[in-house]
Amino acid sequence: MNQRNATSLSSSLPSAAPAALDESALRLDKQLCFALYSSSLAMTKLYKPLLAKLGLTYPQYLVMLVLWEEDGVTVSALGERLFLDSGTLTPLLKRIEAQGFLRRARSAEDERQVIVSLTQAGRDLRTTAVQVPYAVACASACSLEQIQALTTELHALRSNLIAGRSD
Amino acid sequence: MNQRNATSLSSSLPSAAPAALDESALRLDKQLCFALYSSSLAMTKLYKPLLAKLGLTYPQYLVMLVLWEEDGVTVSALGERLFLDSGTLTPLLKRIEAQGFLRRARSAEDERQVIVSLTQAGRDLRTTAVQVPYAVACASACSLEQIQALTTELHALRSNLIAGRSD
DNA sequence: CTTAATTAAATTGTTTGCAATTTAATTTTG
DNA sequence: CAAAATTAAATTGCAAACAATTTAATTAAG
Repeated sequence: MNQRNATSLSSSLPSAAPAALDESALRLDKQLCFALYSSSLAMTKLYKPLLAKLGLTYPQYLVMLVLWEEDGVTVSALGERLFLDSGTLTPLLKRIEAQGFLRRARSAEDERQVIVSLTQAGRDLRTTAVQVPYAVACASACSLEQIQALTTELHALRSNLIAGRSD
Repeated sequence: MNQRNATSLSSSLPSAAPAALDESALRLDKQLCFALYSSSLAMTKLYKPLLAKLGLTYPQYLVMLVLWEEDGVTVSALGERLFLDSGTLTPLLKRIEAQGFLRRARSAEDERQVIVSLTQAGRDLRTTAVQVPYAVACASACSLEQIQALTTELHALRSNLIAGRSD
């Protein structure tokens, strides 16, 4: 019943205080960044055993998702789609290539570019992978509507965050 | 009370199998996982220059957030709070210690435990850090209400994802 | 045309995450 | 009490992310 401890006091302060001066602004559970970070890690852990059956890690799966949509893309195009750079993608692609799901080849028209293409094994893998999103949806205990709504919100946030950097 | 909390995110399961057979289920822009992953990375990039001024990386900042709330915690307690294990935390904490913001010391009562405590420099850093959340909120171009709502939704999702793993 | 600027990947080096194992301390059991 | 089980960190090894640099190819400028 004692209301005079620090926590109760700070959380019951008048909302007139500017956000920048709010003592509670640094509380972990208030941070959107941490909510994102910890949710993303939790999601990756949920995917891990499912993707292990396909022989893929989570970032490798993302690469395959792009290739199943659009085969024969450059490393840059892949990077624009996934918001990753060649420093991340080059070794990642080499590992997927070693797994046998894709091929990397210099473009004939422009030797600077590397074209990433699916192998037959890579195309075949899609059939198995189609079950993954369903399994994850079940495990996350969310309706498809909720998943879609949150996904849309996050796309908007991501746009704002990327715009906020260059401004 | 139910093991899975009664939030808006955990109410219903996907209705039936059709989702698994939907050809569009694998489209990158439909994936909640990728929305989370890419948003989280974008958020980290936004924080990076701000935290660099404090001499911290983003995960190091998260550790400091916990310590500013509760000083003198074990590595395990830190891990429960951040959803990270000792394999991640031990080297991370050593780097923050090298920066001079915290100390690591074996507990006298239980020599297995390591107690992590703030130094004076670590406590002082909080004053500067208080401005960070405000700067990020501005850059993300979201209202505080939107940020709070999304944070709450993500906490619920995270709970579901973690529960979904062990089930 | 040929030198300079630009572009695309790859490389290098640092910091995460995390599974699996190891080490050391504490508890539990027999 | 002593061996076994458990627990807490640390260690090891691998796979991302990413900044910064390098290499090689293409394009632009003089």
